[in-house]
Amino acid sequence: MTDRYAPLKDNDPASTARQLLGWRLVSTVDGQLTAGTIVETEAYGEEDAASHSFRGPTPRTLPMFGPAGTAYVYLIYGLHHCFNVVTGPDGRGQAALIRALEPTDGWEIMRRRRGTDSLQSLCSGPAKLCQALGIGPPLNGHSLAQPPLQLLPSSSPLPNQVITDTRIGITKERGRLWRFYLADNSYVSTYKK
DNA sequence: CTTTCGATCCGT
DNA sequence: CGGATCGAAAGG
Repeated sequence: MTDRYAPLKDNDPASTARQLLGWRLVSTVDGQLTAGTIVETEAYGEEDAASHSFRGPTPRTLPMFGPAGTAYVYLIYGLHHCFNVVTGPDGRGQAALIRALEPTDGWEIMRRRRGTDSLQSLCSGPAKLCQALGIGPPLNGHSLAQPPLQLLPSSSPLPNQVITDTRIGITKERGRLWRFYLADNSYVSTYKK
């Protein structure tokens, strides 16, 4: 059988993060179906001082060094979680932070989990989408080819539909343009600089 | 061991 | 613009 995650095995973090735009993320956590289309990503790599994997594998970052299609979930600022899709060759510390989804299924569940009525704010941020899809520490290291959290491939977005920009919330490596999002999409985490 | 500081969100 | 809230990593 062919490897559905072959496109994610490229050793260039930026190209894999860009590829993920348009792919679908489907959660059946707690028996509740919630899903969305990836509309915003950021690339993180081994030779990248802004990346958790920069100083080599640690207990926390071990999943980043696993095979492409693995989930890397971590706690940020003591109260939120962020979700990454591990990319690149096995053994390489590479991943794509999923920053925003366009909600497609289970929006009532998402609204309840998020505690908001605004469709716009359900998944328009890395910690928001984790809360909306029920993604937490138990899914760290999980294979995204299996329930309860599955990553479904899609064709590449048209090049002129992808906006390239600087990554959000980091202080190091500001020179890298490793943030990617779909143009004309109202569910991206439109951040102020 | 102690201190520092974040790949964030929300209300002000 | 600041507070919440915790653990990984850096420093001594």
